[in-house]
Amino acid sequence: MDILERNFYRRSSIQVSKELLGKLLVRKNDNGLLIGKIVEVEAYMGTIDKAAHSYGGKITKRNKVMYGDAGYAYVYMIYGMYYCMNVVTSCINNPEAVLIRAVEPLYGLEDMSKFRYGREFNALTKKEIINLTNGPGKLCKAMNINKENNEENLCSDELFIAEDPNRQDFDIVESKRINIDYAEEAKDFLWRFYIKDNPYVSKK
DNA sequence: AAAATGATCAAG
DNA sequence: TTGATCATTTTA
Repeated sequence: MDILERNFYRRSSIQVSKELLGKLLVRKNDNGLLIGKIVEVEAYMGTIDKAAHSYGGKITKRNKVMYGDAGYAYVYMIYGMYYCMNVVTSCINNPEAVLIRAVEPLYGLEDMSKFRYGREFNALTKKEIINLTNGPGKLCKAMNINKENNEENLCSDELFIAEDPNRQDFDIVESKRINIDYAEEAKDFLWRFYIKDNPYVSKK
């Protein structure tokens, strides 16, 4: 597989987030690989972005990986129940990241079904299949991404992002980011990007 | 519309 | 030490 190298991530979060659309998120587990095509992302822009965990230069145990080099995973628990996965971008001491909000499941759907619902893929309804990975918490559950993956090197072979060998053309839609109403003026920035008409984009 | 659910963080 | 918050999902 053609794994993205670190220099890909060493650029502005906005630039990287748009280019991540259509790429493959790959998770290695005991049974083999789980693969999802990235269809929805959000950019979080360092210390000046009121929606970002790094706003104001705040550095904590949770978000410290954002201040390191690009190409590492930032995985955190939210609402006590779910994990969200980000990709750290930019450079050291510029804490930018891209939230992976949705993927289209391509490979390892049986395992994803077990992780997500604890049931066989064959038993899923159409709606349940769509709901496998169409949200940041959902895709982490389906791909077994959790706190163990925080600070993981994405330029390794355990958890990484690769080029899609069957890439198709698509249009990119820009919109406001989701669930950041606390972020004052930053809540209106068009830093959410998704593949137009893809069925796995999270609910509008 | 509102519950579920607990780690995280800033305040005291 | 404590209490409010939260880049969500599910259920009703």
